[in-house]
Amino acid sequence: MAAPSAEGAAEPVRFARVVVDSRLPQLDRLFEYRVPPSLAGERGGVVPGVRVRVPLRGDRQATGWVVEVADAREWDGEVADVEQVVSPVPVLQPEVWALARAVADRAAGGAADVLRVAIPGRQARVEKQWLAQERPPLPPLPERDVAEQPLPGLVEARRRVAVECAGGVAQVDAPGEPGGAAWIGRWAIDLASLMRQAVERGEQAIAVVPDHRDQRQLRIALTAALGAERVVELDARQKNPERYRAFLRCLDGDPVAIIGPRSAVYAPAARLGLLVVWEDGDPLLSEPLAPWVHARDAALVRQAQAGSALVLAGHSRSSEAERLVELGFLEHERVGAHRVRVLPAALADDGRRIPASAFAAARTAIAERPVLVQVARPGHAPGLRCGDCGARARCTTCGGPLGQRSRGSAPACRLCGRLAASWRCQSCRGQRLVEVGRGSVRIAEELGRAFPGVPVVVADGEHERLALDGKPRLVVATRGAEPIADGGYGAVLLLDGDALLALEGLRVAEEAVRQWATARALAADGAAVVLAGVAGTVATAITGDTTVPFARAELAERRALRFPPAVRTASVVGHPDAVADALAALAEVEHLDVLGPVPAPAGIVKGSREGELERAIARFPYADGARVAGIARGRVLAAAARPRKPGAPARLRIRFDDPEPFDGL
DNA sequence: AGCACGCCGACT
DNA sequence: GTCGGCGTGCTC
Repeated sequence: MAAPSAEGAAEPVRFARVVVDSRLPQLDRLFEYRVPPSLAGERGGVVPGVRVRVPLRGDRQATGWVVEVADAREWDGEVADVEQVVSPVPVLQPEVWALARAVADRAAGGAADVLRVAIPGRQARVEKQWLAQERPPLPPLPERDVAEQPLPGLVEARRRVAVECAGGVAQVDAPGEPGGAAWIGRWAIDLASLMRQAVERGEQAIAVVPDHRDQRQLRIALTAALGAERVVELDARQKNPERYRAFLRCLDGDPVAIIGPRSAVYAPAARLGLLVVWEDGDPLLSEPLAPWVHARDAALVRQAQAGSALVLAGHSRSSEAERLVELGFLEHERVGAHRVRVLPAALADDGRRIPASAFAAARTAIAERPVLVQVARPGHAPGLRCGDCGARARCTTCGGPLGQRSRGSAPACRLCGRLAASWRCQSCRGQRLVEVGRGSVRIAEELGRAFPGVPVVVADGEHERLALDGKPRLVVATRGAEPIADGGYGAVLLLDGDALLALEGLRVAEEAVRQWATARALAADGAAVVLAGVAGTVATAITGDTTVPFARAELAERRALRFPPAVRTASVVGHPDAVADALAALAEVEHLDVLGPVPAPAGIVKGSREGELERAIARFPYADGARVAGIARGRVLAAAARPRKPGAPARLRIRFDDPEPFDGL
């Protein structure tokens, strides 16, 4: 104990509760430390939210975040001192802590794992700048365009809605863009208008987008609607200093619009008025890091905690959003109007991929406008097979499928990129390869011959094009890589429908509809959209003007099969005895059933060998989520305490709502 | 994860 | 007698 000060009254000792930045489930709780007098000040001292170094048993040190500071101690064991305040900035805001804790609990994971996604790494220089800067008052909001505004009063009434956005593109002023203006999707303008509602009330709005292409459009729309000073981008593609600068900008607490990738759902916003998830069906919103929480689920937890308005929006309705509508948790809304003519077309049965009606639509449109052709795969020939025995040609190194990037180029592995110059068939030793399917490059070549004199542009993962002018040209794009054309496309051809739907997987039809709706949205008003080789409810989702009946039918089917999102799932992976132990513990949940266990494929957990691990899928009602997560956490903890060989995979891993096992169904 | 504590076999 | 094997438990 420190000696009493000169005044005779000792400073009261305070205690900090700290969440330690560790992946270990055993350490996923608050640890209590004494605040030494040297770190007791409000400025630069131990206050809630700051990053600290704390001692752990032995002479180990850990970093962590101060969650709270209290006058009395709760822990009656030995208490160590906080070692150091790493940074005086309170980067862990109370509402983000509450969110991380709740999200981790729901997923049977660690709060620190969530915080690692939520809080970017510290950048001392950026931080110094931020601490030193004076913040001038925000300029007034730009005049509101009084033209029709979607969903007035949404934020004030704290509504929760599933919004189906009609397509179409529009031009907005964009000082940073070439020509001072840009064409973007109308969805972005509508969402910017909704976010402005929150900012006008002095609150923050957060929008989560799947990728940087959508983020660019929303940034442009928000900058026009709010002014650049009120738009904060938490872009994963930014360098760390920029990310940290944007993060600190959120901490200012100003009424701003915050946009970013899936991690933006955790952005600090103490007065959150509106939370938006754009294209909530996009697989990119699924977090690949433990505890694998989908941005939509994190948004639902956050909305409940913050009491904000909530918008799940897209050009198509996801089955998850539809479930929430049918439950009465979300209201259905449709925003915008987009008039296109959608023409279903049968595939020509001579094997030619491009139906005559698609050619006709393209020929009519190409005189004045660009034409978009959406294809399933990049390259020349997406697949190759043996010309003698018909076996699929595979990479000799990794077993991946061989393909051809351009006409006459050497076959190469589509997974590892290795060239297979002197390929021989593994089964019959044949040397002749034949092409399977047509990729973007080959379709572009064929269209180029069919439309002599018309420029052809390929847009795919390798050739990225964000935007194009409105001159006539053919744009061949893979799904998700479609550029925005100034004024919209004169025609949109959706060519590989049959190939897409031939894939196996629970979400295949839903994902195809989403990708077609996204491409359709890029058409100019009045344009023709040709959907080739697709029939039934999937086709009606695109030929009709709403995808909701399709989503409803999807959900009904999943209910009948007891598949997600009608139920929640937990995939249990690990050593057979650990899996058996976890399943035995879960068996006490009444409405829970189990698929498996079956031997898990190699590499299911990093470094695992074929057959070494098992996997089972537990299915249970949403109402049992908390109970199942609690049991799961207990089993993970018990498994973590068992010793294992160094470098060996974790004995037990439980992942909630994992889409992967259903990909092949 | 690491690291201490603790209770049984081969050694000076 | 005691050095050390690593199974078990804990980290404020």
